[in-house]
Amino acid sequence: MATLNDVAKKANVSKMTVSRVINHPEQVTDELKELVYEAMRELNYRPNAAAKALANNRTQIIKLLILEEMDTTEPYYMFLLTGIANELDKHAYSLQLLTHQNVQIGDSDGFIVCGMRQEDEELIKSLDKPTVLFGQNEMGIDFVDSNNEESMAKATEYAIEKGYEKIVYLGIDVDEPFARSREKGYTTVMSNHGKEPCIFNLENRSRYSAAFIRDNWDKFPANTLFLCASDRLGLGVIREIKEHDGDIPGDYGVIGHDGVFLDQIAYPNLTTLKQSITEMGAACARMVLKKVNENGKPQGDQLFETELKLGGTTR
Amino acid sequence: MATLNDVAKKANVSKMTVSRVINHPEQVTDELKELVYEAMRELNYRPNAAAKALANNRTQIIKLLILEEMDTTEPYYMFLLTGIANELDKHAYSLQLLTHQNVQIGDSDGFIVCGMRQEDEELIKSLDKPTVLFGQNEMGIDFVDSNNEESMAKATEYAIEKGYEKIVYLGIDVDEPFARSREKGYTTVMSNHGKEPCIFNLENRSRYSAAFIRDNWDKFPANTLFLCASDRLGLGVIREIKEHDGDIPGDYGVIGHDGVFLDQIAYPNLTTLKQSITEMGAACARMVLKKVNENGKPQGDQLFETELKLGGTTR
DNA sequence: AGTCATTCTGTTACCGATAACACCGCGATT
DNA sequence: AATCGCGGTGTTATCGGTAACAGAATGACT
Repeated sequence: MATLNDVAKKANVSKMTVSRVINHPEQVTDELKELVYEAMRELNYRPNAAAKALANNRTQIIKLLILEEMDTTEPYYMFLLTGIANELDKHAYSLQLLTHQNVQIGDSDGFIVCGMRQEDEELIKSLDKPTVLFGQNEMGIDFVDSNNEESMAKATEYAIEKGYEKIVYLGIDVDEPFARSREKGYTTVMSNHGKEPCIFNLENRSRYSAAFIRDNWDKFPANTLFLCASDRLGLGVIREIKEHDGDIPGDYGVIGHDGVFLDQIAYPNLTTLKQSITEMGAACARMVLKKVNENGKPQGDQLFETELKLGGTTR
Repeated sequence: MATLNDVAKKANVSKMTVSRVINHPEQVTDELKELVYEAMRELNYRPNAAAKALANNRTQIIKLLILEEMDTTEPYYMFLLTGIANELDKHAYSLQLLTHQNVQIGDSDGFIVCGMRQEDEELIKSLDKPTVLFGQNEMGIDFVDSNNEESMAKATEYAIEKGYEKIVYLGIDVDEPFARSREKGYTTVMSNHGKEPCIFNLENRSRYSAAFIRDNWDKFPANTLFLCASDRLGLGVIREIKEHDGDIPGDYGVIGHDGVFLDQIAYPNLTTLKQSITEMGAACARMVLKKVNENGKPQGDQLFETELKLGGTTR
C-alpha cells in the first residue's frame, strides 16, 4: 500500500505538504496541490486509518449502542446499520456494536444510540463522547428521527379522504416522545375534521392487537380504519379481522407504520408509513462525525418525512 | 488513558517487558509478570488499538460482506452481527459492513462473507485476505453453518414420531449446498422409514408457498405435515391452510426453519428449527481472527446443531 | 535599500505499540 | 579460571501520519 511518503517522493514535496493537501488544502498552492493529487491518483493512495488515529489521538471508531432487545426488533436495524456503516466507511471510520450483553470495552470517538427509553437517560448522560440519538427525545440530545407527528397526520388525512367513517388509533403503550408525537398527529387531524378521536394503547406485539380486536369486535362497525403505530400491531389487526371474515379493504382498513419488512409479510400487503431507515442511518453517522470534528458542538435535530406506501389494506 | 509507558514506569520495567507480558508472556519471569499485571490493573490499562495496528501493520478491522439483498432478509443478520461484533470487540477488532451498494474501500485484516451464492465465487476468490464464510460451500473455503442435514433429519423424525402420515418437503428453489443438505436430511430419514419423499421447491416468499398450497390443496389429505426449508415458506403455508379452514395442528402440521423472528410472528407460533445465529457469528469471528493470526492457515468447517423449538403448528 | 509581515514549505518530534538486536548475568563445559 | 550458551531484559528504530516550529521567499512599507 502506498504511504504518504511514497506520494511525497513522487510529487517531489515533503510528507507534510501531502498531509496538508489532505487536511488543510487552503494552505497549499494550487500548483503543488495538482502535483500531489496527481501522485495520489497514480499510486492509488489510501490513508492509513491506524496511523491517522494514532497521530490525532482518535480511534476512528464510532460505537453503536442498541438498547432494545434484539428479539423484538425487525430487520429495521439492518437498514440502519447499513446506512451508518456506509457513511462511516467514507470517512475511514469503523463501527463497533454494543448491545445489552457486552458492556463498553475499548474506546471510541463518539456514539450513536438507538432504541432508547426514558430509563436510559442516565446511561446516555454518562457517555463521555459526542453522542447522537436515533429517535426523538426530550433530553436535549441531538437526534435523527422520522417526523412522527407529520407521518400520522398524513395517514389520518388519507384515511378520511378515502371515506372511512370511524378511524381508530392503536398506539404503542409506552410513555415515549415518539409515541406521543404519533398520537398527536392523529388527534390533531381528527379534531381539524371535527371527528372524535378513538385511542387505544397496546403492547407492541401482534397477538395483543389481535386479542384487542377480538375482545372489542362489536365496537367496530363496517367502514372502520385502524391506524396502527407499528406494522406489528397492524399484522395482528389484519389477522383478527380475517378471523371474523371482515372485508379488507372494503369494510375495514388498516394502516401500519415503519415499512421495513412486516408490511410485506402481511397478506394482503399492509398500507404503511415507510421510513427511510438507511438514509437516517447515514444522517446519524454524518451528524456524529461532524460533532466529533467540532469538539462536541450541538448539532440540533433532523427529521425525515415518511412515505405513505399503499398496500392492499386500504381502499 | 494509560499507555504502555505508564504501566512500565509504575512496574519499574521497560515498555518492552510490558508488551511482552501481553503478547509473549512465556518470555517473562513470573515475578515481573505479577508486577506488570498489578500495574495494569491499577491503571486500568487498555491497549491502544490504533498503535497496535500501526506497529503490526494490521488494521484491526474485519469486513463483513453481506451479499444478500437487505429487503429479503430477516432480523437474522442482526443476531449474526451481534455475535460477530461482541467477539471482535474482545480482541480490539472492529467491524466494517459491506453491502452491494458500497464497493470495498479501505483496508482490512480479513473477511467474513455471508449470503453467498454460487455466482459470487469469483468475488470471494478475489479477496486477498483471510476469509471465512457464513454458510456451507463447496469451494473449499472455511465456513461456519448450521448442520442443515442433521437439522432436517431431526425434524423429519419428529414429524414421523408424531404420527403425521404424509410429510411434504417444501424446499427453497436455489441450487445451493445448504438447500441440498436440508433436502438430503429429509430424504434420508424418509427412506429409512420406507416412506416416499414428496418434494417441491419454491421461491422463498410466503406468497409463493401460500399459492402453492392453494393450487394443490386437493393433493393434501388430512394428517399431512409440511416441512419447510424456511419460516417464511412456513408462514405462507399456515396462512393458506387457515384459508381452507384446515385444522392446525390436528389435521395439518407445519415445521419451519431458522427460528429467528418469523416463527414468533406466525399465529399459531411456528414449530421451527432454531439456529444459534449469535453463537455462529461469534464462531465466525473467532475463526477469522485465528486465521489472521496464523497467516491464512485453513481452519476447516464448523457445524452447529439446531434446536427443534416447538410451537403450535405441530401436535 | 533595509526592515517587516506574510505566505508557503520543510524539519523535527511525537502519538503508542512492536520486532530486531544488544546486552547482562549466571550456570555449565572444558 | 576462561569460555560458551542461553534465558531474561532493555535499547533502538519503525509503523504512517500530524502539530508545532523553523526557515525561505516574496512583496509592502518606511
